[in-house]
Amino acid sequence: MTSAAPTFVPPAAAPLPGTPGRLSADIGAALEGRIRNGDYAPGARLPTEMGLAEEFGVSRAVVREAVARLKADGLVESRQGSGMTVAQRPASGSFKLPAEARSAESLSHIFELRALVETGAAELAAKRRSSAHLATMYAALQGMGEAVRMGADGAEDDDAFHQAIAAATGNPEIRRFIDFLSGQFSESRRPTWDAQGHASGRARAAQAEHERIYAAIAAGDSMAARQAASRHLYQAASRVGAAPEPPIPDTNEETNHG
Amino acid sequence: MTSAAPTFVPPAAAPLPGTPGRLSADIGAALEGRIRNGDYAPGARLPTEMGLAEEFGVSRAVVREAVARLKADGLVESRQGSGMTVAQRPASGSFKLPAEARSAESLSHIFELRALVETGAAELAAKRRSSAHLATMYAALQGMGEAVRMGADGAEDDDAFHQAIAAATGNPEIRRFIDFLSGQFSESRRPTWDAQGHASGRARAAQAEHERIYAAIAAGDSMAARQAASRHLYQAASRVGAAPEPPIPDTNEETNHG
DNA sequence: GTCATGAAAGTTGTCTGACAAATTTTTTTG
DNA sequence: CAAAAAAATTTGTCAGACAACTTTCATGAC
Repeated sequence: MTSAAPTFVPPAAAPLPGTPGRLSADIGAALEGRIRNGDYAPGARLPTEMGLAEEFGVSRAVVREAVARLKADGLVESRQGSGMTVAQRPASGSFKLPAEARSAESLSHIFELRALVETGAAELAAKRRSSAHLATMYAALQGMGEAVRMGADGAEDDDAFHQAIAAATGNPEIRRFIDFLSGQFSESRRPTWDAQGHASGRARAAQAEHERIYAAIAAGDSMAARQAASRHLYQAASRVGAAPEPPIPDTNEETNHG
Repeated sequence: MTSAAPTFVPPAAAPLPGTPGRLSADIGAALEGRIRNGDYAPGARLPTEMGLAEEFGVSRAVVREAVARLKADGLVESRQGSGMTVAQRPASGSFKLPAEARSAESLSHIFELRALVETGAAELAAKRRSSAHLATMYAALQGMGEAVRMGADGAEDDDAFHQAIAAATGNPEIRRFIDFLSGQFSESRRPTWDAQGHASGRARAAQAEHERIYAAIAAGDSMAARQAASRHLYQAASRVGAAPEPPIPDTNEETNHG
């Protein structure tokens, strides 16, 4: 193997054309592709670092850096002395949303997932809310009301309100996931609002929806809380231009519950 | 600074006692702690790689490897020539569930999140299911029925059934998230079932619940699908010993919707 | 022939030094 | 004072080496 007689240099792996922006990133993507494609089966041994370095035509440091990302993502494990192996359950460690190429369709999908979780959270919050949670929600509600009167958007209190609902579920995983999802929108929502000028009738409408959610949770009416949250979130989606197909899921419709 | 006259070697950072298992992992954890603690504010510049290497008493390669993980996690960004900066929005890139120390309480929280998403998915699936999705669900249903008759658990078809529902939402993000969540249980659920001996009455009960979900989705009755899915998931939670507080959310209760 | 023992090879983890590429800062020049 | 050029920084990559650990294989004892 070490007989690196450069006779003809087999084009095993092209030098990765395109943007040579980040060498280790490219190689990491290539390896991830092989793993997800099944080229490297779960539990199987990967080639050695030196082997990969030779194959890709880079130094061992680059390979190590690329593999470091895969290890962080839980796709690859390594033990000193032994080798590197593909994790038994690849891509199970963390959930990621498409960071780039956020098409309007993709955005609406993410928003729908958020609506799904937050409506359920509102239902749970109505069942389990404590007085402390209610106080936090009420404070955020008043903050938003004041912001509307002063012409601001009150985005900060809006976040606080939704986070208080999430916390009122008593389920830290639900709370963390809602935090995670709402964080995905903080770049796209604010500019839209600001571009619309200062808080207009939209903000007042949103405020009315917030008050309806709060009233339902305070009253312990879980179904009303779900309905109010659903209406609010789908309207928020349309405000940001990411409305899914059904504007409002008609929870009230007179279907036969047979 | 470069006057490294080793007069007394300030104990700026202890040599990281305890398990010296993975040097880069320890340093990565230390840096992550500083970022999450606010020592390094979002948007601020980190010390240079050489500076960190000197501070921790390791080589630059180790620092680079530690930082590589932070970059993969989206906590740190770096540009060649400039420096490394703390990401504006740390810890927003991926959602993780507690991998270790899965207490029964934590497990029930995760299960509740899953129930929340899957009930919503069932509702959406009832509204949007295509004939192809229904066929996939039906095949999985029949596979599970056969498994029950043969005394197996049919866990594979069970996964397929739930994944078909997730796919029928037409929302790839919802499908991916359900896949992610169900993957978190594949280690804990199977042993429990197997430990109970071969498929017993529990399997038959689960099968009846599956059939009810399928019927509701096929009929396009979104509320019935939600209810059936909710019942199934909370029963599944109790089967695995992770039942949240309310056994079944009484969607039917005669609350005052006024 | 089988099993324990130990040497040897292979592999990841870390160190050191160096250069390339890109950015930032400083200096020079008009 | 402004613009251009040079110098200093800093990350990205390369190369070689050694340490720590694991696996494999050869050796020898029974």
